[in-house]
Amino acid sequence: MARPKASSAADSRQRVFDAAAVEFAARGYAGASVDRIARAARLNKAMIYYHFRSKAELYREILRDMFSAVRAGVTAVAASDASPDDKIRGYVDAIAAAAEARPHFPAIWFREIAEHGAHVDAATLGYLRDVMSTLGAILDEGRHAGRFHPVTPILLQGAIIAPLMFFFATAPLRRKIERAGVAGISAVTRDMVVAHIQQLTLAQLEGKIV
Amino acid sequence: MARPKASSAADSRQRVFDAAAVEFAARGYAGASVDRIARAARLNKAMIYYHFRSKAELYREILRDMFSAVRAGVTAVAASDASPDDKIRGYVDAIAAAAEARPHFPAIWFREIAEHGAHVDAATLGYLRDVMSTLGAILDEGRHAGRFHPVTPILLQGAIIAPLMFFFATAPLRRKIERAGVAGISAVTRDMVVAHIQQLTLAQLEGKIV
DNA sequence: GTCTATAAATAGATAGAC
DNA sequence: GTCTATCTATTTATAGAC
Repeated sequence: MARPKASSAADSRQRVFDAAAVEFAARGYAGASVDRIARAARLNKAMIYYHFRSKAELYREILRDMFSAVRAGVTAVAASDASPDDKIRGYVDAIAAAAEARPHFPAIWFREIAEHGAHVDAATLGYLRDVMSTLGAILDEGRHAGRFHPVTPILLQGAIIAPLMFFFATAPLRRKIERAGVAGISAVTRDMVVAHIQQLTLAQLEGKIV
Repeated sequence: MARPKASSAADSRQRVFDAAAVEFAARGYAGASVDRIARAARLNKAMIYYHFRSKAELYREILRDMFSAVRAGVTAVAASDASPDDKIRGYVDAIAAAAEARPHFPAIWFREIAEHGAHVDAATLGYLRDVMSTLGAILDEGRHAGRFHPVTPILLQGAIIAPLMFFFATAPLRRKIERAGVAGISAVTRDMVVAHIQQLTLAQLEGKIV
């Protein structure tokens, strides 16, 4: 199972991609340096322009990768034969899984929101649309099955995605705040947050609130 | 009530502050340009270094302003003689009010989270600590009054702050996604979101969930 | 595919005149 | 308080050798 020589090019491209994700997450699009990305990828700057057209295109590819992964996760959940309740649980879990598989995800997403989606191209926009309409489809299915009460989808979506991304993105800052004297703020686990969001979401859909 | 001449200096300092908030929100700390801030403030670059020690100190002052405002809002609510329920409602509303008074707030906050609070100094850290311990105090008061069930404070805090900041920060991106075919995503109002978060929070504290 | 060298613009910060 | 001019480092991107 010797690795073929041809994979070395693919490896260098992947090294650029990975190093760029770290750099964009840490410094933002405008603050990221192509020089630093090259150094981290153990390559020279010219190789970045060989593999990608520009800094912007490299960044857009990272965005597409992030949201195509989320889309793939949630559409798989929606297409399964699980109950509407379990699809809601799976929807939350799939978003968490996509974020966890990419440590740069929450930071880049937060920054991209801050600049109004300036680098969100048509493909990424399509993934975002699909993620949201997938939740809508699950809600419709649950309603028609007589299990879900009517809700405002966008409020529900916000109550899922926001605390989830917030949890992952704030992990380093929470450690800093904890050292400043707020006890227990870092003790929250991924499973606690996911379970909490799942319960809150289902409680709304079961009409336990309002 | 003629304005004294001395206020012109204060004005130029404020112009720098305001222009910097816009620039940092739009491009992030590393991406922000002192040149552009000066141009937007209708001043030259040297004036920025006259009023502030450095780009970093200018940025840190903006962070302090943001979180001292949040701290002031929530401590006023906690110190009032309202019921625990109303203090929870007021806590949510105070955070929303501080964010609304500063259009740059959500974007800068999201970016600062993304870089792990690298520019959060001791003063800002103190404000953050106070905001969180204020929620803890309201929860304690409600429990001792026999009105609130025990909850995990940090999960509750996340379920308040995250959707709130997310709502404000994503407004421009949501308009972009709406144009891509997701209807109604921009129709959500500030009052709907605040009311929703207030209800969700109180439902948890009243033990309606879990 | 990978490199060095370099172009052309812009960065943060300061000196010194007024 | 406000300005122009400038220093030094760094920026994105490309040309061209191998």
